Amino acid sequence: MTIKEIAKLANVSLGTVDRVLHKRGKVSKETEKKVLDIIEKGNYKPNIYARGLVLNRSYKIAALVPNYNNGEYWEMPSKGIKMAEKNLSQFGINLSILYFDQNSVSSFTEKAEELLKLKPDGVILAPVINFEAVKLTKKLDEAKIPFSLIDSNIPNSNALSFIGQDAFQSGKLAAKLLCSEINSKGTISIISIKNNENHNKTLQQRIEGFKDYIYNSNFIANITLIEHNIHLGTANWEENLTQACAPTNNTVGIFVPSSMIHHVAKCIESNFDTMSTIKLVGNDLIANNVKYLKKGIINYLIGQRPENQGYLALESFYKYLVLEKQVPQKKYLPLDIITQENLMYYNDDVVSS
Amino acid sequence: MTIKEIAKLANVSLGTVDRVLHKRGKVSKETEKKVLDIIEKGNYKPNIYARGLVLNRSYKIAALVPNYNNGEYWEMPSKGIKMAEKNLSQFGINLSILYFDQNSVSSFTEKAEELLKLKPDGVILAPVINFEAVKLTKKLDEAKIPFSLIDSNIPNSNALSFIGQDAFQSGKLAAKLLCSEINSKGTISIISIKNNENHNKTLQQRIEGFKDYIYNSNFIANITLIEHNIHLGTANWEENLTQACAPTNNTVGIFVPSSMIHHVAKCIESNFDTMSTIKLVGNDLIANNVKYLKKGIINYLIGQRPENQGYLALESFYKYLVLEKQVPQKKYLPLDIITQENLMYYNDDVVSS
DNA sequence: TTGTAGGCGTTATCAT
DNA sequence: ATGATAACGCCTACAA
Repeated sequence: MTIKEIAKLANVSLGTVDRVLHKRGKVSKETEKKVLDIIEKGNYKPNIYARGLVLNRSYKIAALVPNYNNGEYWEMPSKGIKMAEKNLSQFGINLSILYFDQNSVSSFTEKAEELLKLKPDGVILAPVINFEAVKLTKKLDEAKIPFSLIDSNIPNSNALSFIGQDAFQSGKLAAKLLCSEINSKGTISIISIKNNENHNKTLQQRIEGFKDYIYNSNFIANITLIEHNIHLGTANWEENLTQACAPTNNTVGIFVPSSMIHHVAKCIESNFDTMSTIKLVGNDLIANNVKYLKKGIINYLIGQRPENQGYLALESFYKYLVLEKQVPQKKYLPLDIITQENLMYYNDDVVSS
Repeated sequence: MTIKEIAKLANVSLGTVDRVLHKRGKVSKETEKKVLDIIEKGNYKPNIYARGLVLNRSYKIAALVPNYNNGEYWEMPSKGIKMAEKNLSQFGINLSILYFDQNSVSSFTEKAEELLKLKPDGVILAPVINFEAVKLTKKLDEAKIPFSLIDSNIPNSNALSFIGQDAFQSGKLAAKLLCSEINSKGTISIISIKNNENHNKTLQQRIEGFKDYIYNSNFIANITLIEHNIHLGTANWEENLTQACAPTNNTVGIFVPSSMIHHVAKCIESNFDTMSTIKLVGNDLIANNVKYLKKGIINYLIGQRPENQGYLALESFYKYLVLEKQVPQKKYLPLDIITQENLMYYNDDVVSS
């Protein structure tokens, strides 16, 4: 069913049908009703090709995400965003990615300024520097630019959508997996490894989830929990890490709530004679972690599909702006449990390659 | 960059550019080269809206999959296929689903006939009745109708794409998970529960993978493996199942290579005093299995994203026929490890809802 | 071998 | 309040 057909059936012109469809007024009640009836009965759906052709709209989406070196976590969301752009550019979605330095607030504010100057039609934001991100969302609200959040959420923001993970639950899952590997009494060490001083809500929530599981399980009778903080690059951080890996001589497990568990794995590898029985659970399928998972030093990794997060974020703008569909306001991606035996099919698990 | 622009730059007409683009010949080498150069440099991409509008093609895709009752495995691939149709119908993809009875060869051949009469532009096939499916693929080849396979593969067929799982690896993973839960010597029972007599290659491969893991691990010293076959609905099948659940009085684990592990779980629940310590690992996130996973009677389920399989199968035809892109010839979906702690975010894990 | 014109369905503008 | 018409970019048929 086309507009032409509707017009013929209603004995009116294309223009009139168009005015009805787009509620532009200047149509008598009478004819409006007649046209609407026909549209209803005929189950009219606009031809998106014709629509796309004549409107010839294109949308500028700007993404503001942390920069990265090869193999680091933030490479993956970026990869997903770029892949989505490859598929969606022909539908009028144009992307600019801006990278900021997680360790530098000024870098963030600079890039945020730059982003606003672009006057984008939509923004993808990774609010890892929480306080500054909040300021940006306020400005975006004022400018009426819709934005999506990835990785972590800003509660009570009016983001178009949030795409990320449930960090608390991720921690619980980590605890469950670690406990399933441990058969004896001993100490579990929670090591937060970070490369900056920012307060990281995700890490905190994972740790809380981890403890929640332990304290509410039977394991707590046999387990002592110890927490450590390591700042990469500070003086003696490597010695401190080695200390943290085996704080007691009956350390049975280590949990690292960031993507940095490969540092622990490396440490264990170099002290293999004394540390080989320690079980390791961490997060994220980055190359360095995968290496130690394959070697059997890391027992489980928990994945949160970061590429998908990026992909879905851009795709949701396509759906919202181009297809004018509704998009889910909140999307938690599954927490994938990765081990040697199922690793191979996650490594190339990207949406619609 | 448009065809018009190319034509102007090359000092030729639209028609000539078009002939070059579509290799219709009747263009002098000279002008062809000139035009191709400009296309190359300008990175010309056809406007898909204009293209879609003028071609106004629509494609009929027919899917031939097993029928199902609510909550059964085959509901999920169908769900995925239907969801894809919802998103893709406006792009000219039309779907007909035909359902056959897995227990009836004649039902399959009938529906296969019906399918061929539809003269579809593409076929999605679940080759669970392997021998008959092969015959159908031959006919499709003759009719030059491209087909995609889901769930299980037909090696050496020239399917457009296969979308499914690595069943052998799935079995290995099941063994790994089961062993991680078991801390003492004992018997592991592999119970094949089926509702038909068909030879099921997937089950067989899962069992082989399972054994492969056990026999090549340290566990084999402590584990005795026993295999059972249960046919639902045959005389005494429930007693037989109860027998199979605890073939010895030190049964420590059970693996069910089909989606039927809920029958075992139910059996264990009714004999909880004697069987509560038995660990269970099975396949597929169907409602009945999920119920027992939540109760803690099933320890792990392995998922293979059946909705995704269906979704991707239809989407691959969209990409192939509408967008004229290449599609991957083989796609193994990840083997998801599901436990109480990460279940919630898998239950609504469907692509692009 | 090359060029031209008409039309796909929708939108928006201009004339009535 | 309504109708006619041009334009979007591409494809095809036909004319030169």
